[in-house]
Amino acid sequence: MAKGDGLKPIRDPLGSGTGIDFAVIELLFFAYRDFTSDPDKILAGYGFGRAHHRVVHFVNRMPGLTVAELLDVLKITKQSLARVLKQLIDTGHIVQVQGPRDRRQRELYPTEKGRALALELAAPQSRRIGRALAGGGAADRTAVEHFLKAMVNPELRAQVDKLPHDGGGGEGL
Amino acid sequence: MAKGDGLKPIRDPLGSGTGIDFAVIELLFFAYRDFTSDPDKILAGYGFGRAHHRVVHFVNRMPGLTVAELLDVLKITKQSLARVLKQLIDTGHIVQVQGPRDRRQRELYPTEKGRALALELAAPQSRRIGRALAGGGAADRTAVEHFLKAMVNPELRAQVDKLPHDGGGGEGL
DNA sequence: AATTTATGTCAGCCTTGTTGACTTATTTTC
DNA sequence: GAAAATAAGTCAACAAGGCTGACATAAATT
Repeated sequence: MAKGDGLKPIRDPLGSGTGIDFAVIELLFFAYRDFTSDPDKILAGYGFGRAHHRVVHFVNRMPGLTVAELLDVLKITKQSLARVLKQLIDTGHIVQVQGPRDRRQRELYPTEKGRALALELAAPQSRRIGRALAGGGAADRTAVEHFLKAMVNPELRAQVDKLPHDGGGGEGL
Repeated sequence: MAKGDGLKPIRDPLGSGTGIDFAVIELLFFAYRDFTSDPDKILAGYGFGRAHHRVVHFVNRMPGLTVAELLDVLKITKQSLARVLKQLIDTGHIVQVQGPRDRRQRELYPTEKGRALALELAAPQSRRIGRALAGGGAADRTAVEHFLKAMVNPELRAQVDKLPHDGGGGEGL
């Protein structure tokens, strides 16, 4: 060792001339980190983690979805889901109902407590988004939504579209 | 238990009337998940994880930064950093140089191997971003950048600005 | 000379993901 | 109606990547 080893320190910053969009890569990293920090603080108070957040969120947005459907949305294994789901059921945030047509299935629904938690977690995230979009016009919001959707793998965009579209709302009139 | 318990399943989807921006909340979740899936696959081939990616990335973007500065960017503990940093040094991706003025400090630099890895990991992410921005004009790109930057905690925006600004590049002319 | 600072290291813990194997209840298929 | 497939639950073991606390070393500062 120690001949023409490629172990010499490179001193110029990576960037120029590569044609790579480092600006947006880094903005996504920092933006997402701070975006998730809001609910993380709240969750810690309940003894929950980010995994609980995702389950509570999607059960509230798609009430009655089955365990298999939830696994498909989250892209995790059922053993991984089982742990956090059990806690959320034990703490009364989520209830299971036997599927009406197929009794092997368990439909997942939020309780009032679970709905309240979902709202509490979403509120600061929505406020952050609201501030970030403030000042821009409708075209800016459209551009951001279009960009984020286009970042999702094409096969998975169907899932995004399956979620409720928030007809009535806050900003309308 | 089992009186007026709040354990009744709630059957209507959370959304309308709350004034909460669920659309963008969910788009950020899905977009970021797929955004990180590209490098994750490559990293697995090296026996590395997402933590290694972040270290390699920032050492390449800010060559010569000290361990303390890196900890500040990543917002993790030094024990947490130590593990992945040691591996990256042992595999010849990063080298440490004793600080010139303060010899307690260790300046971190990428090797040629480390630079190549950073590029390999950034390439698919940049391609994904390029596709997501394609079709839109310069105003759309500006809107997206402004949005993402505004999502970052104000105290931390200084760090974002410290990174190289990619003067010459791919898309210019 | 004493203290503070930058870094490294040891040990143990937690969360959240993984794989593999196996059980039970129910539905579907032949 | 028996056999096979499916939905869900569970046990065990493991890994990555965070965390805290404690302590060691070298170098700079006071």
